[in-house]
Amino acid sequence: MPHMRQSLLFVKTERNAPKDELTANARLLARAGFVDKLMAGAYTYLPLGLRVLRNIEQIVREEMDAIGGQEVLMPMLHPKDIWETTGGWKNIEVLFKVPSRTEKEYALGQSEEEVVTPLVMKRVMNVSQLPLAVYQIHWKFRDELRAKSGILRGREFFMKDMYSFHENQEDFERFYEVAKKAYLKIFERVGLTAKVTEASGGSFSEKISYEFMVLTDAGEDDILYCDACEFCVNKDIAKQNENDACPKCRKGKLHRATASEAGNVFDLGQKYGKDFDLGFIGKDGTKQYPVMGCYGIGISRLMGVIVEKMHDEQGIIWPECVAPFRAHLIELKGASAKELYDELKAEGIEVLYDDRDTSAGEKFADADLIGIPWRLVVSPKTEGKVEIKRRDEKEGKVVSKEEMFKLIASGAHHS
RNA sequence: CGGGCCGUAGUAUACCGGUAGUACGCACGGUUCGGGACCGUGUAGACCGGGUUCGAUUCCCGGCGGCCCGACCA
Repeated sequence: MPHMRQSLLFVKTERNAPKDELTANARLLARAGFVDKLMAGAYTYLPLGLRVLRNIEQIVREEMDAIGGQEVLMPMLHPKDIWETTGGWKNIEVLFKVPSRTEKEYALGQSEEEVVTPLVMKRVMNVSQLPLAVYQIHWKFRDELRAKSGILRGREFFMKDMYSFHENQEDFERFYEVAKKAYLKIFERVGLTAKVTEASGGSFSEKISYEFMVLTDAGEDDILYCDACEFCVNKDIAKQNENDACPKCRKGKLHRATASEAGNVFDLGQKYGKDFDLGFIGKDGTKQYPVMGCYGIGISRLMGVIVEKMHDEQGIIWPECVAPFRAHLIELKGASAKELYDELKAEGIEVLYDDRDTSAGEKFADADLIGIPWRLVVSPKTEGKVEIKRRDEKEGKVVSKEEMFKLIASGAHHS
């Protein structure tokens, strides 16, 4: 579906935001018809929303492939015993446990170390097969006591999780840096600035992990960051306070901010190989356990964070690379945009064609709400030309079709 | 899980211990036609259970659900 007639689009916009919802992502995504809430923390992604989700997913996929990740798709439904092997069945409170009509119990995946470790290490016989990084893009389940803030914290959410396997700590450290760079590139591509933040490694690890924090009041983490260097630390583990001197560069001052954790990377050490007693034959001929890393990015959360960061009073302002369509073609009474629609389709431009029989004001208001980057208007006034306007600009201009195609194409490359 | 606020057409809201009103939406007709146009007609509603009462959507209790704060978030 690279193009769509708006009169046929499933789910129309709403003039009113849902009552109670305070966060921009919850209000705007629902009003504009990108998502529908089934219950707190579980959403349907409607045609427009799914297109955005898929776009983000594809950017993440490209960057994971670029650093050698191999995509797989693992089950969401897990047997109990693998979670008992690692202690998670007892220790991880957010783990959803599902009773069967048989005596058995199952878990819903909240992370996939328990699946991926046996999956990979059953097949890795010796050191020559390492390093190896596999990832998936799939749903995760967490039994949150309080799902909140629209799609920012769900009980079910869409996530990319990658796991890397290494012969030793040094090789892991090397890849860890490669992965961090890839992460920064992903956030940059979707138009966000993420701060690499030192944080707790979780209940199974003494080591610190790194969280990729995007500053937004809708987030739920407090961080301290230096105004002179890259230093950034989660308030949970910070030894410093607001306004203290930076412990790293000693020049800057620490500032406090609220942020949303859009991604994280963990040093898992040898825990999982040891728990499952799955190793490989090392260079010295003895059995060794792999050093593992885990790398997550919440794709659905990222979509919410983008809305939090990029909207105005009128609606969402999607970055070009994740927008549901590149162009929003609006036809006003007395003119037909059908011909231009066909030309846009022929050029392979993803376009939403507002062919509805409704007022200009309503079409403009909906275009602002939905937030597609380029707005094209065809009316009796444009007389064979097209009015073109970017979502983030106030005034458009009337140009020839040729010029219009050039403008749209130029936008396509700068992401 | 503790605390607060709240559950009324599809959405957002109003009033009320005794006929549930409005706006938008939706359907039909007419007039409009570059920033959510207008007129008319129509459509559609009290979360669930119990209690008080002649009578409960309204008051009380319990449940369920939603939002927010906190705790939690390998």
